[in-house]
Amino acid sequence: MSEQAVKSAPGSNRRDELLKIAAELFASRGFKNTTVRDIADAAGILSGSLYHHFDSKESMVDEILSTFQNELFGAYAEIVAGSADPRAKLEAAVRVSFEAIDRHRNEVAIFQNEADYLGTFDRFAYLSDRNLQSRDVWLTLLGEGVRHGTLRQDLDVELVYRFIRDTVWVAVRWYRPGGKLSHHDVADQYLTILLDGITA
Amino acid sequence: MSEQAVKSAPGSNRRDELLKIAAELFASRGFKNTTVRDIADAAGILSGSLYHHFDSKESMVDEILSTFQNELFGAYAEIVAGSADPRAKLEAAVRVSFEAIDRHRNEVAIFQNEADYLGTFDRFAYLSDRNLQSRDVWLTLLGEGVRHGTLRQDLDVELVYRFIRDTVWVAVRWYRPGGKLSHHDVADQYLTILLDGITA
DNA sequence: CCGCTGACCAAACAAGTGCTTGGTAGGCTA
DNA sequence: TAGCCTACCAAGCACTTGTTTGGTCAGCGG
Repeated sequence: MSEQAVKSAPGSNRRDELLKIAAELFASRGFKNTTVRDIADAAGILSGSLYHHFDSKESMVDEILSTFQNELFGAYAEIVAGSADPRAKLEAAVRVSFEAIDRHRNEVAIFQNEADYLGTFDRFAYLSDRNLQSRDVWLTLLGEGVRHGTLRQDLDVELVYRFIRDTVWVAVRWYRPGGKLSHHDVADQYLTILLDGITA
Repeated sequence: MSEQAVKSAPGSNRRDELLKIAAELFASRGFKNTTVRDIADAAGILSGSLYHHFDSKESMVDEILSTFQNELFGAYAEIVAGSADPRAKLEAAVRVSFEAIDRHRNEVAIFQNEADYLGTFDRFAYLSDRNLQSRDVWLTLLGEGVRHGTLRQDLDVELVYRFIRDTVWVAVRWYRPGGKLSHHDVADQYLTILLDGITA
């Protein structure tokens, strides 16, 4: 997040409510495609009133994304630092990701759809940083797996990283919490395919 | 595409040029996020002049997407109708998709990013139709594979379909024609992972 | 009851949006 | 040479955008 402040207290109830509403809209329509009037309408207030709580539309996404990212990367860091074997670590990282989709659908969706665009602004440079950091996490885990002999030696880890990253995160487009499949189910099925393939 | 007409001849050179420029911008910045002035600037003309060639900004995406979709689904239809064995058909479908990413990056990107939003308009209803049609293609191929004994019996084909679809198309975000890996290479590696997994 | 604060409204602003209008210039064809 | 067509310009219109400003009002601590 960036420097200057917030007008209401950070713990404020209404504020969080508004952020949640904004996140919902940003996720489903896109950031640029959501107007401050849309947000205000959904909240039952006038657009100008939003500026009592936030100093810009950008501040809203900023806060939404940075809060989520901090939580997620905390979880990754724990896994990497842990002492489990390479395969277990890889599984854990996948499970944590699907869990994030379950618990923070909107945030994940916004990040997926807008990171490229927002990343070009100074204010959102941390998004690109986080992307690189996430690449490090996956490459480390995959590298450990290959060196350890758990994973195939002929893998292009860079490519595998991209496949995993994409497949995992893009699931946010169809996964719905409370649906037929829990995020545990989805993670199980995905790991089965990823680790052993789909052939009989 | 929709009913009414085009002002220039369909084969017109300049027209195609402008569509190409528009596609590039729509793909990289998003449809809503690209202004007609952006397109005109990139083409070296004034924004109003675009309306000599097209009757709206929507018409431009419409033409870009529908042209691409028709080509792609022609290729799918050939594969499904073919007489190859299930595994070969599945491989062919994957390869055709990566080839599409190679040859029509912008179109694929636009479809990936805007289909949900555009699909809500009557004019773009065909996008949703195509989505269902593509689901049919993959489910058919996967079903044949399972029945034939080529693929594992315990697969949730609906889920596998989503994973394949997402992984394949989302590659448009990082794949660059002329890069280190050709679309053949990418397809090979992907099929290896998909069919046999990443474990040793 | 005073003053303060958080949450909001009403109205407007400049900048940007997609699109329209009337016109011009060059080239092709009859 | 006349008429037409393609490609464009110059200017502007109606509307939407994010944001600002000055003010209202209920509740609450002192």
